[in-house]
Amino acid sequence: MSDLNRRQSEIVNAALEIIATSGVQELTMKNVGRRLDMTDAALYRHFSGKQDILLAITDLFEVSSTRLLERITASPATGLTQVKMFFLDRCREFAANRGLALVMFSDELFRSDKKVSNRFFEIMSRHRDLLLNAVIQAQQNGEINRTPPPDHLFMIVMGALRLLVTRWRSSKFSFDLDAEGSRLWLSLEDLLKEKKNETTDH
Amino acid sequence: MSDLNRRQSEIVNAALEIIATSGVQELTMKNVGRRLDMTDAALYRHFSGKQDILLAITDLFEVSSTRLLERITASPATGLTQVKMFFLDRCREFAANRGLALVMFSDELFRSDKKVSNRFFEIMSRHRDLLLNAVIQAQQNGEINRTPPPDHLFMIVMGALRLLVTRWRSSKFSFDLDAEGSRLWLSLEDLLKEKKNETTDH
DNA sequence: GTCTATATTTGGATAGAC
DNA sequence: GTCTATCCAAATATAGAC
Repeated sequence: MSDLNRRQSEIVNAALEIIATSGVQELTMKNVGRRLDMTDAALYRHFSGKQDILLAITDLFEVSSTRLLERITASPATGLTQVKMFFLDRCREFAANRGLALVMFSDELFRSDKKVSNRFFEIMSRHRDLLLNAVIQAQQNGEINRTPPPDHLFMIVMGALRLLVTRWRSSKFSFDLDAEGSRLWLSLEDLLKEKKNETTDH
Repeated sequence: MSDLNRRQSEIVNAALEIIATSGVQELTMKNVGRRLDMTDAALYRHFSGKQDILLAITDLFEVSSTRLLERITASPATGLTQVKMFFLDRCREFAANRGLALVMFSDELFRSDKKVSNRFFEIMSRHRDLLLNAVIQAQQNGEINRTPPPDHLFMIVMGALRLLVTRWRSSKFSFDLDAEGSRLWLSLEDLLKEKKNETTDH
């Protein structure tokens, strides 16, 4: 399922484009076919059905995710730098592949199919594990504020990333996600940093 | 459309429960009817159609939102306290009405219908305006960190709230959203606070 | 107000010609 | 590999009996 030929890739890309621009509701076999100037029936020569296309998308997402997570764990980076790598890399990846971005943040998409949704949540929980560990490490290093629980910091970082991506989509991809992501990260870093010699004069 | 009789309220509540627990995909006339032990056909005596039910939901959301925003602007609170009021109040409201929570954070739900989605975005932008102003005020007051752009702070606060709500749903509402929201707010407040006398010893 | 029956549309999928 | 034609299921919606 993981090795796609040329035509299969075209179909998957068409499906991703539809998800990105029109939403999951518009992902139908007829619409995918129309985007490639072919009939829906012809699609079944390349995929056994719609679920099969969704599984191929999940594969793409998994490959991209695994590659990133391995690059992070293999790098000498630790703690906050790992979180930063994750954040900026996702922005870069999403900017290059719009469909993938919306897939990662689509609650509805994979609810329909148990097989697909199980794999999807498995990938997401790998993300979560890595980031939570990185955050804990960063707190122990004293790189960032030690007060908040690690899962709160996780929610804050990922939540901001998600909202940025959502806004990017609803603006019809009108700004540079990579550049805006870098700016947002600077703000996050500024907030996360450990406060030194704090005074409470009011 | 805004004044619902008893039966209409039951129908809207059934619809909200379906959205909350099973997702938008499961919101069908048949499912709404089944939940109330009636046929789908009977629903048309109370609403002209599915879109009409969605509009009623939008109304509920609008009423709840307007009430909150007015309470905030009428209160003596300013800046950070306004943001806090918003954050905690939304958690309380969502805990009391699960369906509404998922409505507020459903990207897909209202994409289907132009009329509904326009009203929805209008409400959301009122939220955004109020919060952005409150954040700007808080920065001018020196209550919170002046460095990040206000819209970054907005994304961080709302993104965290959203992720909390999302997690609440996928846990099948297994924790106390109100209590967890209060804890999350403490973390946010801690991060947002202006850093005093900062040293850069490494 | 609710039911049964039905019309209509849409989306997923198959059969068979080319 | 792609097309046309067709089937099937599900969902919105209407008509008319009770």
